[in-house]
Amino acid sequence: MGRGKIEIKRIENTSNRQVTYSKRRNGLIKKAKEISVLCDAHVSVVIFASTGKMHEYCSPSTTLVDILERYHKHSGKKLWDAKHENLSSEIDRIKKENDSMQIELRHLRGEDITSLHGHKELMALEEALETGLASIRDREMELFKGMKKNERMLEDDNRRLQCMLHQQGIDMEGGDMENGYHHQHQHQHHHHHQVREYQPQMPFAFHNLQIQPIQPNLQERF
Amino acid sequence: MGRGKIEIKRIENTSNRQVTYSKRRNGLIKKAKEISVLCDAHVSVVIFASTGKMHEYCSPSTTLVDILERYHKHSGKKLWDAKHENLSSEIDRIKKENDSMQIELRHLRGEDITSLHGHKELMALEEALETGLASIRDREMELFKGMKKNERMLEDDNRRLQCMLHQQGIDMEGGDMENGYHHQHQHQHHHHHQVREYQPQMPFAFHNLQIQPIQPNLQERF
DNA sequence: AAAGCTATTATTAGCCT
DNA sequence: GAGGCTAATAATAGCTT
Repeated sequence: MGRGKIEIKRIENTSNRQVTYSKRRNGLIKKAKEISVLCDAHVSVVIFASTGKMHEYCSPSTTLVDILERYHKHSGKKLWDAKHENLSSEIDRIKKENDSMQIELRHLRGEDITSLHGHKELMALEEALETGLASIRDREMELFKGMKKNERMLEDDNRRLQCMLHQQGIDMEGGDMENGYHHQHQHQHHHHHQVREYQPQMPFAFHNLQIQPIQPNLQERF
Repeated sequence: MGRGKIEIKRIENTSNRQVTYSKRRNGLIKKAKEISVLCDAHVSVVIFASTGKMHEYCSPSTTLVDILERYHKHSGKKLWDAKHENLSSEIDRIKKENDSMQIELRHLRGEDITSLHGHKELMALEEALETGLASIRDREMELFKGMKKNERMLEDDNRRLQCMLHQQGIDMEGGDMENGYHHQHQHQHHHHHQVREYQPQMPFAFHNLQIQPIQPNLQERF
């Protein structure tokens, strides 16, 4: 496609070779651009001249790194060293772990369970949930007991202190004790000199315990 | 350079695009071969079609890895470290996700909850578990109903068939009906000619429902 | 969908500046 | 050597099979 036909073999004349290199390199990169635009292709072209000079083209909307990554996945050829392989495989491993945890979480939340048909699976889930629930309630109870205990200790202290004050004939008029921990329940801004009547309140969602329905004998339902 | 001139922009017609892709890809690779032969150049071309299929060309007497190494030396761009960093940060991200799921799972299982002091946290957990439990039990019930229904249909069929046999004065002595689905419960290897008395059994861990303790008014416990 | 045809456009070899 | 010109070859768009 020039003034004369040429054979495809090394051009021996150096300057001719360089000129041809330059022209054809531009042509090649132009073609690469065109195919990437026309056909939505991702193209990477890297050329080294015999002089050592480098030129590259990479289609827009991607990078050489991306292309190489895809190349790696596609061909299985190792373009990078063992470190990268390790990292990649660790990512895969963790992603799998992630997925299975996701599924387990969803099951524990009662989501995506219409696909479960195995009795054993459902029973195991049920048991796991009950165990968890029992632990949570134990913990709530524990905290509640702790609070009760603390409250009683404060009550006692309060009573003792009031007693001591009375014995010394000193009155607390104007004194302000609103900053104590034990005041945070049912604080109603009425100053009073008597020992408070503590009415402990349920701190947690224990109400659920009472309305938990008891299922009747299932056999009678069918 | 065809029957008509075309604009260099995405070809919307899918099959045209694919045909053009295939033709131009061959053209591009041919050009790459030619320049590598004519000018002693080292060329690498990697193309991904929009369909994801990959093609590559690498001039003989070199490899993609060589080219990338030379690319690295030449451009100073660290294809490699950048890739490394990307992988590392992705691993970090996924690991974090992993950890939080792990914690959530352990909490749902009632593990590691002695560190939980917030009432709201515990209440939310309790509620999540109850919701999950309710879903699981719904699902179990659904499956159980399905089984019961199936069982009753088989019972009816069985009864009808026995009836028909009796009307025709044919007896089933020696006949073996042990392969039916509805025989899998309480099969005790006694051949009998009467319609069986079905005693459906609970397939799941529904027993838990009955022994679910009802917590008395908590206030009375302290 | 893939292969072949060909009119038409695109690329470029050799030359010139 | 870099850039432009143009005759000549090469690539390919639209078509048929």
